[in-house]
Parts: sequence; structure tokens; C-alpha cells
Amino acid sequence: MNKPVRVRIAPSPTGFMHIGTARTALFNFIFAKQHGGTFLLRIENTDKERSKKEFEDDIIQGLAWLGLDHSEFHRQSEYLPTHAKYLESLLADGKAFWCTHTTEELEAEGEHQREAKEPPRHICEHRDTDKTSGIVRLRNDERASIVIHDMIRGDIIYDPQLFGDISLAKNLAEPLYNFVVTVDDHEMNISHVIRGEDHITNTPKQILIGRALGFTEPEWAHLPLLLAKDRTKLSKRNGAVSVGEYQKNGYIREAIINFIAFLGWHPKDEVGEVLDLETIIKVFDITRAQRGGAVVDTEKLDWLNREHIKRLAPEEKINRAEPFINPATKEKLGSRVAQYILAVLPRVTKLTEIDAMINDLLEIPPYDAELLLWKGKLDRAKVKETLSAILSILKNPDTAEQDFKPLIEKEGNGAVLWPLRTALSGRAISPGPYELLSAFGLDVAERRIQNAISKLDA
RNA sequence: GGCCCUAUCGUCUAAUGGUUAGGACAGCGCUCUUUCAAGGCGUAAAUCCGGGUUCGAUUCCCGGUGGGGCCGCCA
Repeated sequence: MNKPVRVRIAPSPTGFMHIGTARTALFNFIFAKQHGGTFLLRIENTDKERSKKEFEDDIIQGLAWLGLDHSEFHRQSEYLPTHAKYLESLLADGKAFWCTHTTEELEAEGEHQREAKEPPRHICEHRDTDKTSGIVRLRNDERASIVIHDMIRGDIIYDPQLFGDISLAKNLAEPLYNFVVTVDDHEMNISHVIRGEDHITNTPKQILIGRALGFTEPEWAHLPLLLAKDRTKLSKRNGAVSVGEYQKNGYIREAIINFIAFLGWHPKDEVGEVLDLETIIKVFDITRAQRGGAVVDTEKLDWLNREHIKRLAPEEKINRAEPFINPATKEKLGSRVAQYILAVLPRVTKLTEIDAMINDLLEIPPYDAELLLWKGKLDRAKVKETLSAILSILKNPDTAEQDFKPLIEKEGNGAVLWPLRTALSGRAISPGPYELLSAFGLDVAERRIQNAISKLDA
């Protein structure tokens, strides 16, 4: 009987929610869903200096916004007594010891090893002294190779002596990363550790610590890293990295999820590439994850954003778009906010574009009567006649498409729709006439058409 | 420097010991059309290099090169 699947995302609150963290969270979340397992969030805040509540909040909010809900929440700092307990037992068993070498001594040792082209490590001669202060290290006697059975990469082999005596804690109350992670993963019954490739070298250390503690080893999966356009590590300097930034820039969560799922993974079957989370969960297979780093290409994100915006239900479109409209714009729109959003949204890539687009519709620019003549194909008298006919037919913007049918059949598409659209927008390029009609409503539409007619008189 | 990971169009990727190496985004062209966008159709574009194994390697092995990661009393 396999143990229940329990996976975690374990970010340290030392920066805003990173897009790479989001992807790791997503893969864990999907894996849990596929196996009826549990996805938990653990804030790794053992570094007191760098951990900030602000970042913790941002991570929690970011995950929630993406819809990656966790069913358990832990804060590493709350398990200090447990960490101390395991530390003491290791010390009592002689599997760990106190090392009192100074930072300077360790640096000198490292320097010497580098010059001698030896592997950098600290094998401590304090192992068998009975010191009771300094830092706690693991007595690393392991000689046999450590093999990581990685779900994505197969076996990865390490010589354990390369690591020396691994540091476990600054003192009983200040445990260090590799030790804390090992203890917490065990205490929280983590079955699968799915994390970034940057942790591969930590894995053999954690295996060593886990063995000393008598823990059973979880399954491992190391995901490829996310890269910037120049194939270097994704950082603030070479692109947007925080989820909050993407949100602020007008991307919707469905697009982000779809996008990051496809960074390092692709479905096997022909299911298309515009996928919702539910579908991704159905077709996802972690063993098919890519092994090389993936470049974050926002052009594809843009396309996915457009596609997912199109697929949103009308009420959802309005809900998502509304926060991106300035209060001043909203005031001008009055009760027609929804209509304007719907008119403009189909041609939007990012939600941040809608405010300017709406404002373009609000103000009709001064334009020349020539604009109404459809590239000079129609004469003024004819256009005037058409616009008058339109005016008399126009009673309800919502049924306009139906109502104009007879007129269009008689005059042709361009002869009716071009003058209508330009009269409504005052622009050569704009949304379509029916979209404009439903955005404006009858009063504004009639006024603008009337205005166009008088332009033709002049 | 030590150790580890990795390598298919510009980008994300599919495939396989034998294929015209497939798709998507971006690009380009055509088309549709009331404008723009969207849509439809089409086009260009890749197996890092060198050895080996094999009747045959993009695929398997070795070496190189490139890229990435880690080497902390950070996580």
C-alpha cells in the first residue's frame, strides 16, 4: 500500500511571490489533485533577519489569486521545539557534534581547498571533543554513493564525502535549512518532494540527515529552472518575476496557470494548448517534465491571455476588467461600465489596455466629413441619406444587427456599416459598429450620427 | 576551481533505432472583411560538435563545447 500523497510548496518569505515558485506550486498542486493527495504551504522563515511578514502575505495572496489553494498551512518557526528535540537526540547519539571553528578558519580552509583544486568541504576535527557550543554539524561517515531516484531525471549519484560534515544548526534554537527541511518533511509526512533544480545538491545532504534520524526517504522530482530571454537566471533586471507584477500588468490567472504549466511540460495528446486548470490536471504527467531550463517568453503569455480573456463568461469579463478602469473613467461611464468593457475587451491583450481604449470611445475626436465616405467610394449625398435611414431605423442598440438587415441587403455592408462606424467613433480604426452601439446606448449614438449628418451638410 | 544537471526551429516543445523531424507562439505572405484586431489558408525556420555501437542514429555510449545549478553559522 502506497502512503498517501502529501506534497508541499515551501517558499522562504524573503521576496515577493516569484513566478518560478508559482510554477513549482502548480506542479505540486496538480500532483496532489491527481492522486487525491494533500497540498500544503510551509513558510520557511528560519532566517529571522531576511524573513518579512510582507513577503509572507504576498506569497499567500499570490497562491490564492492563482487558485492554488493549500489545505494545510505551516510556519517553520512554529516547530522550533521539534527541531531542538531532534538536534538533541542526534547529539546524544554521537551522530552530530559541536564545531567551534571560526568563520575565518573556515574561510581559510575553503581558500586552501580551492587553490589545491580540492572539493570545498569541512571535515571537522572537533568530532570527538566534548564541546557544548559552536555550531552543530552532522558526523558524516558515509562512504557509499548516495543515489537520488529522481522522477524526472532518473538516478543521480553523489559521493557523500564531497559534503564534509554538514552544518545542522547555529545552536539548539537556530536550526539551519537542510536540517529543518528534513525534519519538517518527515513530521509533515511529505511523500514527494517536487522542487526546483537548484535544490539538487541539497538532496543528498537531506538524505544523509534523514538517514541519521532514521526517517524514510520521500520521492524526489527536480524541475528545470525558469530562465530569462538571455538564458540567464530570471531576475528582476531581465523581466517580470513576481506574480503580483503579472497581475498588475493585466494578465489573468487562467493565462498564467496555462503559461507556467507549459514551461517545462507539454501534454502528450492533441488537446490543444489553451487549457484550463481542470484539463491540465487530467492530462498532466510529471515524469514527462522537461529536464532543460525553460525561457519565459511573454509573447506566448500575451497570446494565452487574449485566448483566456475571450473564453471568460460575460460577467467574469466585467469583474476582471473593472479594477483596471480608472475611477475618473468609471465616473464618466456611469451605468454603462459593463457595456463599454464588453465592447472593448475582444481586442485587448492585457487588461491594462482597456482604460485607454474606453477613453478613446468617450471622446469623439474632431474629424473631417471625408472620413464618412468609405475611402471615397460613396458620395456625400448618399452617405447622408444612409445615415438618416439608419437614424430612423435605430430604436434599440441591442437588436440593431437584426434591424439593419434590410437596409444592408439593399445598400451593401460597407455602404451602411462604414458610415455608421465612423460616425460613432470619429476614427478610421475602432471597434465594430454594433459593439459601439451597445457601449454608447441610444442617446449618445443618435447624437453622434446626427452630428455626422450635419458635418456632411457643411 | 570541485561536484551535479542539461542540450530538437528565435521561444515553448512532439517524436522515434528507420518520419518529408510534427505542433504552438512570434515572423512573413495570401485570404476573409465596414476599419483594426480576430478568423481561415500558406510559408520560412531546428536535432551543438567529434568519435563509437549499429545495416541504419536526432534517439544508445564516450569525449568535447555551450548553458544552468550548488558549493554559507541563506533558503
